[in-house]
This record gives sequence, C-alpha cells and structure tokens, in this order.
Amino acid sequence: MKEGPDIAAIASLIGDPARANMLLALMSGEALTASELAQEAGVAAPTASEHLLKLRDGGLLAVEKQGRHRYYRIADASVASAIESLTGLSEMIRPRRTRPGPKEPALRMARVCYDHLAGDMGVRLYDALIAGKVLRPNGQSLDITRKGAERLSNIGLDLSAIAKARRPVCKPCLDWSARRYHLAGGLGAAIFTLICDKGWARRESASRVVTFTKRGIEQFHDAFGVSR
Amino acid sequence: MKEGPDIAAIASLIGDPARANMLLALMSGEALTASELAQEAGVAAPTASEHLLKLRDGGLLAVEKQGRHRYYRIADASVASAIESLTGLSEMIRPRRTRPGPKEPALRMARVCYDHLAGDMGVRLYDALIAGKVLRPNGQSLDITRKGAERLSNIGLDLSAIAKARRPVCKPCLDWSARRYHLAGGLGAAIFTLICDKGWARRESASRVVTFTKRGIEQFHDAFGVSR
DNA sequence: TTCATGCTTCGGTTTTAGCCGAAGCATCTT
DNA sequence: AAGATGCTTCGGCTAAAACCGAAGCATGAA
Repeated sequence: MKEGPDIAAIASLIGDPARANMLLALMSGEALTASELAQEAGVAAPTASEHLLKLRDGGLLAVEKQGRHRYYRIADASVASAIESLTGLSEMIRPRRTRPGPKEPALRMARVCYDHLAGDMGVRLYDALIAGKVLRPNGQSLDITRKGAERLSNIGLDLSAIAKARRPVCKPCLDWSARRYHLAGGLGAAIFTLICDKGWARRESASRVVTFTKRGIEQFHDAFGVSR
Repeated sequence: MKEGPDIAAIASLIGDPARANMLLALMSGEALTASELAQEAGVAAPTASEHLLKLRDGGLLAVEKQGRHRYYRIADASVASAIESLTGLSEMIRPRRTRPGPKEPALRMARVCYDHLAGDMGVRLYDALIAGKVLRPNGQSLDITRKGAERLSNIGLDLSAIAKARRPVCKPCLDWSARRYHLAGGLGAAIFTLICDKGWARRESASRVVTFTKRGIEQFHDAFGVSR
C-alpha cells in the first residue's frame, strides 16, 4: 500500500533498548566484541547474539572476525549521523532527564562521533573550513578547493590517500548538541586522526569525550583557522 | 545501568510501520485529521487513535482541536530533521527497493520538508544564501547579515514578523537526497510560502513534490542569487 | 431535541519479539 | 589430545503490543 522508504524497519532496529545501548556504545568509534556489547546492553550472550545478527542484517553494523573474537562496529558514517540525529531529538523532547552530569559539558565541547570530531569544536572546525574557503559547497557535495588542498597537505594530511578510499571524502553530519553541522567522511576522519597523532587532544577511555590540551587548542586553531 | 539519552524510546515510536506511515504523511507539512492518518496508515480508527496518543505523548506530534476534528502535525522541525535523517539512512542501506519510480526524480529535485523547501532546489538556495552573505554561520547558529536583511525585505519578506514568532529563525536541516543542508526555521518556511504565493512553484496535491514553473525558476534564481 | 459524525476508551484475541539455559562449533591454549 | 573460551543455534517460555468490534463521548447539523 505504501511505497515510501521503510524507515520503520530501521527505526525499529534502533528502537530496542538493548540494541540502542549497543549502538551508543559503538559511537565511540572503536570496535567491540560480542561479549562486550552483551555486557553493555545488559543481556545474556545468546540474546546479544540475536540482536547483533539483526543489526548486521539491517546494515547498521559491520563485523570483523579476529581469532575467536568478533569485532562489531558502526557500518557507515551515515548510520552514525542518524544516531546523532535521534540523540538530538531525544535531548530536545526530554530536556533534562537526569541532572546534567559531570561529563555532559565535556561531551558538548568535544566528542567522537564514530570516527570524527563532533561537539562545539567539531562545529567550529566545520565553519572555519567553509569560511576559510578550504571547502566549498558545490551542488550536491562539498569540494576541497585548490588552496584548501595545499593548506591541508601542509598540515600533514595525505589527501590522495583519502581520495583513493572508497568512502566519500566530505560529508556533513548534524550535531545534536549544537544543532549545527560538523565534518564527517574520509576527510573528517583523517583530521581527527591527525589531531590525536599530534597530541593536540586525546580520547578519554570508554567514553566519547575528547580532551584537548591547552597547547593543542592553540595549534588546532592556528592550523585550521578556527576563530577563538 | 545506562545513563545515555533515551534514543530507544523515540526510535521505537518511529519503528512501527503504521506510525512511520503517519509521520511520513505528515512530512508534507500539512496537518491531517485522525481519520486521514488512519487511512494513511492502513489501520482502523481505534488503532490509529492508540498510535496517535503515543506519538503525542512522545512529543513527536502536536494536536490542534478544530470543531469535531483533531488535526495532527509534526511537533517540531527537529522531529522532521530526524525523520529525514532516517530516510537518508534507509536509502543508503537499501539503495533500490523498488524501481526508481516516476516521482522519485521530482522528489529529489524539489520537495516539501515539513514546511520549507528541500531537495536540490532547497540545497542550492541554502548555499546561495551563505555564499551571497545573506546568512552567516555564527558559533551555534545562523545570523542574517545587515545586507541580507535588506535584500530579503526587498523581495517581500516580513522579517520582523518572522523574528517575533517564537520559533528559531534559521535552522539547517539535513537533506536525505542531496546529503547536504537546506534551510529550515521561520525564515525557511517564510521563503517557501513566498515562492508559492508568487506562483513560482506549486505543491502537488497529496505528495511532497514541488513543481517549479519555467518562469518561476528564473525568478527564483534571480531573487536569491542561486547559480544555475 | 434528535441524529450523524469524528474520535477515543474498553475488552479480548493473536501475534511476535525479547529473553535465557542448554547444547553445538570454532578457535586458541596447554 | 584435552580443555578453555567466545560466539552462535535451538527450544521453549513470557510479556508486550498491535489490532479490531462494540460501546461511549463529545461536537456540529437538522
């Protein structure tokens, strides 16, 4: 009777509490084993296995076999993007379920969204790249300008490697805390890796929080032309 | 055990086929009665009533009583944004469930997203407003520049009325077909209304498709500085 | 007032999804 | 080769939710 996209199938996959917890745990970007995810979801191993099968079949998760472990991860940045969007919606609808919580401000400031930088810092990076004409909106996508490519290369990014990978280079991703966009895609991921490699910031273990060092912020601002 | 955002509750609301169909039907922006939505979802009246209660309690829909009818509509633009995001995800995961379908290209070109313009035309409008410095990203939101305000007024928009309304003036909204942003918020809605009032485009009945007239496209391009 | 219409509440049926214990495979360790 | 570990499949239980017909409540029309 209906011919539209079946968002119901995907939404109901995310709609189970156990599966939602698994997905949120994987939003930190690191791959987790089936048993870790069972623990995270608060269910027994067989139940978790069932859920993981569904998530995999539904295309939300990808799995990698490694010895006798199976590592699950978010399948694609657009999956992460949808989860961010739902997070934003739930924040909007139920503004304060619990008190803000100690990690909350840190999360809003800077966090990992699957494999790239989100939060206030991520949004400001995105804006700076547009304003500085490193990226230019072009019809259906974002292009890297000539000057932008030069500048990014100077910072230490290997653009040709990024371009060679099959995933899209630039993608916007809606940020739940700021209600603005941040940069996803291959370039977004590469920039985040760079930030960590240079020691400008480090990820808090077992959380999505990203902590910048004092000097790291300065260098980050200088490198990408982010206004402070 | 978990303290994260309750995305499962919201996702499971969207995850029921009947409710998803209702939401998709309402994405055209117009308010529909309970019986129309029952029809749309393919269920009997009592069942629909149950679903609508849940959607309302969940904060996804707002209702307005009018005589003996009850008109339901999407509660907020961020709800529309999340639904768009899920639509995009389902397109990505199941690239071609059915053959493209006749309306598909038209939808990608221009469509209604709740109450504003989306699709290729919407994205290009958004880009043009940024590039033409009518709107300027500013930290957490989008500002209208002084020159931009002048220009928009000349076209025939009543900015003070938009500013007086309680809803945010400018909001970006992620476009599933283009994977880019288009303009939502009070300004986005006002511009779309203007486009229809001036006869540049009209909405196809009972669908989200927006059809521009030949002359309408020209005038639209000229008015907002959209590159062709 | 009386009737019709739109919607909701009530009661009861049926389907399905989530869950786990036990058993089965595969892989690594000793 | 024997045992331990990580994960999945199987079988069966249970609880929840989707569904509708019938009845109840408003509101508008005659």
